[in-house]
Amino acid sequence: MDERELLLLGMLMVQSQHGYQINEFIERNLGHIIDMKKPTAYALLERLCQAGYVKVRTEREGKRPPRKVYHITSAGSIVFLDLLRENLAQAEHMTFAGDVGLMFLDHLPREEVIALLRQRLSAVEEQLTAHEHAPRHEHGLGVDLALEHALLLERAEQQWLASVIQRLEPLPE
Amino acid sequence: MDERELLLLGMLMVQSQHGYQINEFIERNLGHIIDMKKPTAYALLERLCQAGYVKVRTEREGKRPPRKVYHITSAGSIVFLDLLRENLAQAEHMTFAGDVGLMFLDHLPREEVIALLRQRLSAVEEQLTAHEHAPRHEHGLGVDLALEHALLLERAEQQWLASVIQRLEPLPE
DNA sequence: GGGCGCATGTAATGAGTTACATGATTGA
DNA sequence: TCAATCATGTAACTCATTACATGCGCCC
Repeated sequence: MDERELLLLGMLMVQSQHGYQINEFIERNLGHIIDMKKPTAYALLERLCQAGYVKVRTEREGKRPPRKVYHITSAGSIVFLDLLRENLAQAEHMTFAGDVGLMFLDHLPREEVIALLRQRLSAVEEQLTAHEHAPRHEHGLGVDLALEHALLLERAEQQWLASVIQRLEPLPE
Repeated sequence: MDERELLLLGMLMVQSQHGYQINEFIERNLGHIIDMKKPTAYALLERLCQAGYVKVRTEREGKRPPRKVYHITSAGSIVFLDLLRENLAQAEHMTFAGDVGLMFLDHLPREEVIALLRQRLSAVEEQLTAHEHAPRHEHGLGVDLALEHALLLERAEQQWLASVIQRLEPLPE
């Protein structure tokens, strides 16, 4: 549920950082793990601050714009551990938007459905090769595990889609 | 993206229905495909109505409360087909909240992490057996395909989790 | 008489995104 | 001098959920 808070607190557990830094890291390295926009992160940091889970200190270095450096508090690290335990123990029940369309495939000609699903398959395979070529061992075990996770599920997705397409195709005589 | 609209329009393509009926069907049979609450469906039907994609007719049968029966319009069926094509062709890029925790597993003792992940594994296996025992061939090919989809991905999830746990365990001497 | 089923919603809340705003410095 | 990088946000909006509200009829 609260994976965004967990992520922010976790990053601050590793080291105190300012918002821009956090956003940079997420955007650059965590794109396939979580999709959180900058204003969301800034707002969340603000909220964590008001809740007393982090403290801010404003710093300016040279002539750069001033930064708000966030530090996790002891209350925050307790919350972090709770969220972490919850996150590790929980399995999310996945539902897929893409399954809805399958319910209505009778409303399009069979060949068109097949063509469209082949498009979907290509998209999955693109994701797959992108993740296969992603660099490893750069940002810790967790990031690598997540990458592996994505790969495995994408392969399952690929297989399933291929088998669906196959069954929709008319059998050769 | 718009799988809720697609679902509602699709159900109205099959036959005109009133809101309660639609909600019943979704709740009873589509729980693993989509998670849409009743007020959402009512509100969406209202919106589709104002957009001109469906028309309402109020009916009362016997002494029951009056029903608003929704019929899809020709504009609506065009939109339906567009949404359907889009839905079939598109692959969603999946991100998993559960991966965030893995980034921080160094912050808990290794045995605790393993215990928590075993909990997660149990939860996945419960979902799996629930879906294995779900009835088939009751609501059309699409629903069965979605069930199969869930099964395949849950098995992949199970394998991945098991392998993660295994790697975290200390090797036997 | 009490609870469930039928049938409709509203209102409040929350989470997150998009688009926009600002302003300084650095590098080509 | 023009664009990109650094660094912060705000405001408006959408989407969906939760909790609540209403009222009749049917069955036990």
